[in-house]
Amino acid sequence: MQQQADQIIQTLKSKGLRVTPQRFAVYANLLGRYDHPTAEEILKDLNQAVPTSSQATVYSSLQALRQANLVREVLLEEGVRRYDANVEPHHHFRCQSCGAIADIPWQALGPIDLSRLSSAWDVAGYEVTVQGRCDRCQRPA
Amino acid sequence: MQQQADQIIQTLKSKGLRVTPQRFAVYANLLGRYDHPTAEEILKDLNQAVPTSSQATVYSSLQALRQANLVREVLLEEGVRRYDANVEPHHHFRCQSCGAIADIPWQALGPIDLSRLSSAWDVAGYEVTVQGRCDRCQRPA
DNA sequence: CTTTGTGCAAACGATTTGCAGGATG
DNA sequence: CATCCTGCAAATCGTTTGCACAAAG
Repeated sequence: MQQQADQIIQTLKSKGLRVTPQRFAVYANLLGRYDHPTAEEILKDLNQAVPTSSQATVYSSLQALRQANLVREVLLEEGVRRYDANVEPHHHFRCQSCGAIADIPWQALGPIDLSRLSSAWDVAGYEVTVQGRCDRCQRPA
Repeated sequence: MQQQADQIIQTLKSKGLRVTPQRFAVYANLLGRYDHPTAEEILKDLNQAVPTSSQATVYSSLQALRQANLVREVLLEEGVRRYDANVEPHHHFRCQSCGAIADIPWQALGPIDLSRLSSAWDVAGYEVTVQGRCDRCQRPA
C-alpha cells in the first residue's frame, strides 16, 4: 500500500507534475478501478466519506494527467467521457445492454491486415471496439 | 436529382417517418456529404442561403433518423458527436492532425480473429478506428 | 380531423473559466 | 518565494424541453 503510494508519487514527479493530495487521489482512484469512470463518478467516489476534492479540481487533474499521458479518455458512448489509467494500447468491449466497458488486451485479438488501406494515409495505430452482451446481461431472469 | 429526392421520400416513408421539408433537408444533407458533420455544421449548412430549419428541429430530425436507423452517430473525438448517413458496417480513419474522418469500407480490412476473446461475452459486432495522418497533412509546407 | 413536427425561448447538464487564497518544490 | 494548484461561483457550450401553432397523412 505504502509502496504503491510511493510508486504513484514517483510516476507523477517523473512527468513533471506537482504532487498534490487531490491529484494523487484522482490518479490513485483511476489506477484502482477498471470500470472506466466518468469525471463525476470519480468525484463522487473521492468525496464519499470525506470531501477531498472539488469538481473543478477533478477536471483539471484529469487534464493534467492526460497531458502527461498517464490517463486517457475513452469514448464509446454517446456524449459520455470516460477515463482510463491504462495507457498501453488495448481494445475495448462494450456491453450493449448495461453499458459496461472492459479492456481487451492487445494480444487477445490477432493482428489486423492494413495493407489494403489507402496509401494516402500514414497510419499511426488502430483500435478495435467490440460490441455485445456481457456475462451478466445474458440471462434475462 | 428529382429521382434522388423521390428516393429519399420513399426511404423516409418506408420507415414510418412523416416527410417534412426540414427532415428531408437534414437527411439529404447528410446523404450528400462524407465529412461526418456535427449537428451544428448541418444546421449552418442548411441555413446558409435561406433559413430552412431551426436548431431544435435539426436535433429532433437527427434523433428521428437515428431511431429509424437511417443515420448513426460517430464518436471519435473528445466530446464531439458526428453524424453519418452510412449505416452499413464500416470502419473509420481519423487524421490526428486535422481531425478529418473518412470511412473505411468493411472489406478493406481483413477479418479479425475474435476466437481468443472471453467466452463470457456474446459478441454482436466490432469496428476498427485507424489513426494517422491524412494525405494533406503529410506535407508540412 | 388526428397525430406529429416546428420554432422559439427557457432549461439543462457537463465542462471550463476567473480569480483570490493556499500549497508545492 | 516564485510558481502552480485549489475551490468557489459564474460563465459557457451543446443539447433538450415545454408549449402554442402549423403541417402531414
